[in-house]
Amino acid sequence: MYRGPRRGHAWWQGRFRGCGYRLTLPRQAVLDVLSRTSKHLSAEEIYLEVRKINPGSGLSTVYRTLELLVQMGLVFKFDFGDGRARYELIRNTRDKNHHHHHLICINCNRVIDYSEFIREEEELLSKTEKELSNKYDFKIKKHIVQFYGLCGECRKELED
Amino acid sequence: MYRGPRRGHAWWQGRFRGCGYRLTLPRQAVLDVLSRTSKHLSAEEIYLEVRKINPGSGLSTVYRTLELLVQMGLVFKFDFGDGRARYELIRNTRDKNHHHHHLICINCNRVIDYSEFIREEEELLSKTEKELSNKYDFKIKKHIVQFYGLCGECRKELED
DNA sequence: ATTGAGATTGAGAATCATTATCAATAAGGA
DNA sequence: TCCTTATTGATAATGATTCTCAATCTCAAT
Ligand SMILES: [Mn+2]
Ligand SMILES: [Mn+2]
Ligand SMILES: [Zn+2]
Ligand SMILES: [Zn+2]
Repeated sequence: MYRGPRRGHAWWQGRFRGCGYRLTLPRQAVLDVLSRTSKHLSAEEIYLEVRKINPGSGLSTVYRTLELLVQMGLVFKFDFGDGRARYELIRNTRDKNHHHHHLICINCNRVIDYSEFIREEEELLSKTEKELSNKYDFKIKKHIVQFYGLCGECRKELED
Repeated sequence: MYRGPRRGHAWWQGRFRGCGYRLTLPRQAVLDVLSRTSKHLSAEEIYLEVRKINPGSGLSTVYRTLELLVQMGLVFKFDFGDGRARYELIRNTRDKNHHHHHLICINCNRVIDYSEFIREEEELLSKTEKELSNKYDFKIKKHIVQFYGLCGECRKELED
């Protein structure tokens, strides 16, 4: 999966330069953390990991960097309803599982990625989008589909 | 549409009594406000309207009442991504347009209800839910589908 | 190498929606 | 009426995120 930071850094370097931004150490640290995990970390969680790489980094900069990365289209920002934003690196399009949605456990906040059945889902959504755009004169830019429920472990734990 | 507060009050009275709760003036005020609008008000907005009916009501009680109503299944709580929760009375199931989803303008925060194309949407969702539940041992309780984009007015306003 | 304009940073303060606290009040059954 | 409990409003507290600002860093032009 993960093939070390070099390749990533070169890639990111280019993206940053291209936008006139600098790929600084605090920014690299955020990208490294995100690239090494498949979890959906909060800013605070990212900050804690970042400090292991670059102890000087501040929380503000982590927030600023995440905002920048989202704006650059490198990172997705999600709201899973637990009061804090969560972030996920957008991996290469070639990557299977690239495009996915989420199952969110309302008990333990676990998040499960899934990419099955997405094709039909997207198909219907884009059809719906088209019809709605038309009928309500509304230009749809993005959609959110999320399933909330109980994961296996929590179900076991909760059924007495 | 709206046939005065009497009918509603009687109905709510029953629901409250049944749960061992009291239908007090501050609570009635919240219900009245919600029943008179088709907008998706925030707690603060509801509070401002409530004070016109019952000037003594406090913001805390509005929050508490809304929480109670959501928990009783009388009100939906939504997060449209603008940093504040929004609330909507769940109207009678007989009511057309009862079950609907939302288009949210990312510029002016306008919210458009729609109930067209919901049938197919729900059909696919429930099929997906079944397959996902199965594959990931995940019991889905609810789903969120939201479209974000630009409403007609904002598009006009923004295209220079 | 030096310099200067502008980008970036970290620490801490500020914001702002929501919750928690708590003493006062209201409800309503015995 | 009396007593137990639910409910309330004012206020403080919380917690994630954003803002402020002086210090530091980059890097292209000298
Ligand atoms: Mn994911
Ligand atoms: Mn609605
Ligand atoms: Zn769980
Ligand atoms: Zn708009």
